[in-house]
Amino acid sequence: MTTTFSIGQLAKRALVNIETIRYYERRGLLPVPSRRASGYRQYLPDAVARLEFIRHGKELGFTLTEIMELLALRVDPDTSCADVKARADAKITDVHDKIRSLLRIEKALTRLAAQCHGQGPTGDCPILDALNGESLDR
Amino acid sequence: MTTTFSIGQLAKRALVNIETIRYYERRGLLPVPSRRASGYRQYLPDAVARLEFIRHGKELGFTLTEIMELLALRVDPDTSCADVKARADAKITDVHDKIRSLLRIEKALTRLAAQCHGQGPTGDCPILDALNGESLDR
DNA sequence: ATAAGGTCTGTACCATGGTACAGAGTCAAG
DNA sequence: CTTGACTCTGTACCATGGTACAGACCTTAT
Repeated sequence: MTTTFSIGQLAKRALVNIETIRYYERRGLLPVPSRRASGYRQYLPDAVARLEFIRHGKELGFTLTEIMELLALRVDPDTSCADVKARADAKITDVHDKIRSLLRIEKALTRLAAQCHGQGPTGDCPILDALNGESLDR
Repeated sequence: MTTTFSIGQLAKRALVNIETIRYYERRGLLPVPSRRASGYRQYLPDAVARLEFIRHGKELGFTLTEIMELLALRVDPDTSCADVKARADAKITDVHDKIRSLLRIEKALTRLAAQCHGQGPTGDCPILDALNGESLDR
């Protein structure tokens, strides 16, 4: 006798919202589960692992679509580890670019904030001046 | 005689989409312009500066809502430069947190990619193993 | 005068990752 | 057997920052 879970039990175990589970099913991230006679979804224990895979993927910055692709790669016998690595490398580039962009923003903001003494009326504010000005690079 | 612009001319000068201008107006980022007898919007040259202010704000990572607040601060005689600085400082914290989070992701991804030789079937992939595994910290 | 192109309003739609119902049916404990 | 908790489907909604129509009206150049 194999243990099965209702959607609520699965939600508790995987620490996600019930609605999220149904949403993932619609999105194709979770396989369509079997049903009881009543129509209730019936999950096997591996559904917990699947949800954890998804959570880990999100923690690494993958979108749900990308996670779905990773799941597909995992199953397809014609794909190799190299395919997975390629996705990871692409994501590293993504993340790197985002970091660089945010660092630029941080730098510009820090420079502006340093110029501002935080006194006087808004008419003299160097931050607002900068927003009005020509360009923020330099 | 003051020069006025149609919405299309303004869009060209400020390098934004016409629809975006109307969207900003709906959002309250642009003042409601005067109209010609026909109902056509009529803009004064300072509308270009306003759109540039918005663009600069976006470049600094402010949301449209935050930009709207900055615009309001600029006008309100009771606010001081300190209020503006406080917004900037809060945004710096925001950006900083995002960077740290992305750096964590980058680190984890890089570590996984380094473990992967990029050879063999997906069954042996350390990246997929990690996604299946307990936790990604470490 | 006419045709091409600009503008109007209102509404719907895009991606992203969900959340929140309503109204009906089901399950389990007492 | 009843009652409360659970689940079902379908649809609408949230934020974010726009984009894309349709169908009507206006302007401008020839």
